[in-house]
Amino acid sequence: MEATRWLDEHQDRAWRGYRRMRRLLDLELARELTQDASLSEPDYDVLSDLSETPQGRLRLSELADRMLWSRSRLSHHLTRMQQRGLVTREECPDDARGAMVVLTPAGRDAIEAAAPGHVTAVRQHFLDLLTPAEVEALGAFTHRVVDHLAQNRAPRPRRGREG
Amino acid sequence: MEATRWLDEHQDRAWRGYRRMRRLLDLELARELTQDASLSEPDYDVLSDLSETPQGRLRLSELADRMLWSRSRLSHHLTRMQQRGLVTREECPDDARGAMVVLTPAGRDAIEAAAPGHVTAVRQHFLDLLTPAEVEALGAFTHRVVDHLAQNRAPRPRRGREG
DNA sequence: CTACGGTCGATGACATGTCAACGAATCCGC
DNA sequence: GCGGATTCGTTGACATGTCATCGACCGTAG
Repeated sequence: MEATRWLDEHQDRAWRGYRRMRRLLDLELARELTQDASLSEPDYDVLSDLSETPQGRLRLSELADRMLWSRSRLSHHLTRMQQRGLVTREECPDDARGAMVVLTPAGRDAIEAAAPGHVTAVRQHFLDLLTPAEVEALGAFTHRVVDHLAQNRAPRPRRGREG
Repeated sequence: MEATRWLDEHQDRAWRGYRRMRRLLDLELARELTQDASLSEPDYDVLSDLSETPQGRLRLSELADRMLWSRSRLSHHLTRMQQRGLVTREECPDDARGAMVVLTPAGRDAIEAAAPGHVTAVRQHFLDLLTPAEVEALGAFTHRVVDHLAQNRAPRPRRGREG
């Protein structure tokens, strides 16, 4: 039973700041998105990921993996977005089990209308408040942490790995 | 209609890294908390804030403000935690409208049992992966962003401000 | 081909968070 | 003290996310 190493003054300040910033930033970005574009953050993320693909379409499981969502969550959310006319489902030609999510024209309009304001808000409330060195540091350590966390997670070996 | 200033390469990398790190870190921390202590992150936060007060008790609205939660959310959540025996409600002596949230012995046991593992996880998956300079930078810019965002938010002037 | 284990996406039950509305109590100018 | 505006916490309806399970389909060994 090792003695717990608590956070020192600097770490504690960083950790509390991080959590508080997250919460406030989420609230503000969500508020502006809802008000200006009638989209939630999850809506925006779905549309954004779809719009970054050449065809505006993705396999459902592929989108779920990119977003780090469960398939169930994505399926439910798409049902709601479909009812609002932002996306549709199509059959998957390769795999009869599968489904494709497709951006509708209305969906593309929505993300194109929302994006400028959202990016501006991200700048205004976050990135533009950081020095270039801080932005660089943020990019560096977040990717380092992501790589570390990704290792612990569901490897997807089609074939056996070590051994 | 100004032309939108999109994110440059560095900002884009930082912003994507930030969002991905958040998601992965949340998943991992929540997973460990649930497994090791049968607590959700919101549970932990409530217990943590309460345990940091001298009496283990807080006015409900005070706790909601600290956590940046709506009163409604807190009230619902406390009802659930109360059913599990982690907290209780008491009448507020000063204000007959109000209520106090009080940590029960079981609640204190729960947070004290959960804290070492949680702090260790925060170190292991996050803070210990940062250099001291990065921790310092994180503390600096998060607090800067928080201050900025706090200005836009619900000022609580008992008396009129400008004008 | 057939059987079997795994993947895919959907679904229903349930947990959690949001929003608007409410009754009770307080504040405050009169 | 009176009375209207405001604050407090709760509540119910609804939106969203999680979890276990399902039928359909795929890949492959036999």
